[in-house]
Amino acid sequence: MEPVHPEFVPDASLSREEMEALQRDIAEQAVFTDDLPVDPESVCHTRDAGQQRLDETESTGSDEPPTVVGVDQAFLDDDRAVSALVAMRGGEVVERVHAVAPTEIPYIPGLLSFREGGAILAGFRELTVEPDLAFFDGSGRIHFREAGLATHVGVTLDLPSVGVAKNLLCGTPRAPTDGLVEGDRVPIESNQKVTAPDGTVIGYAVQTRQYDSPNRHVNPLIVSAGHRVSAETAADLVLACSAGYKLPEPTRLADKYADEAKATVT
DNA sequence: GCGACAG
DNA sequence: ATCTTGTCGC
Repeated sequence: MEPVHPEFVPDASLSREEMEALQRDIAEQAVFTDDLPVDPESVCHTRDAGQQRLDETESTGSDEPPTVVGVDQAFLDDDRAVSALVAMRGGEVVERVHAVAPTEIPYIPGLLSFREGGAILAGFRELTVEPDLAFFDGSGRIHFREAGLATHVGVTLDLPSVGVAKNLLCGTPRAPTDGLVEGDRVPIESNQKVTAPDGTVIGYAVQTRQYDSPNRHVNPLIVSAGHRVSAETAADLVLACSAGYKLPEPTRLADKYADEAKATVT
């Protein structure tokens, strides 16, 4: 698929000020409320043949499960990134594509999409299936200007998106995020470093997996809305797509595929 | 000057 | 993100 908003395609040649200005424009276009064709309850559930046939018989139109894409990146060297996309439908992988693109700028907190966005959009250009939702590795609305990687790419493609990060970029957890039980979530509120009004819930710390004994423990994922999804639904979707691992399946498989693709490319 | 930060 | 074997604990 191609960008719906070419003017938002990340341009690494912009000055830092211009990049930040673009992020403010993107945040204005971003929709942080639900506007997606995906039901959190049945997103990643595999349906048996009997159920599939029953559904097709009872409805007039096509009601196949939504297509969810997991996106992740790996690096070949300091100036080339590999983006890996794994598309899933009804709990099964339906397509895997990858693309290589130059990383024109170094990693700068808050400007990640300008470093990795090019490779990601190149990956989407290779994608054949029509995605209904995408999970990105990084933040969405949990960002200084409410335009993290997931929001930037989501708005550019006008694709419902969710940001799944392993660490908190900014914002303040409303309560301690340790010692959570699987399924738990703690709101992340905006503070003075975020453009949103103080106290706005910009995301959630989501415990997708946890050990039961007091020794080892798993840190929660930091989930935020990318585009056309609310913070609550973003958390629901991540939990719904998690299957015994810390990362939701689409992301976990994209992670693995990124390494495979990296080993393949020269 | 202090603080501080996705991948 | 990346460099990387063994190893601690379920």
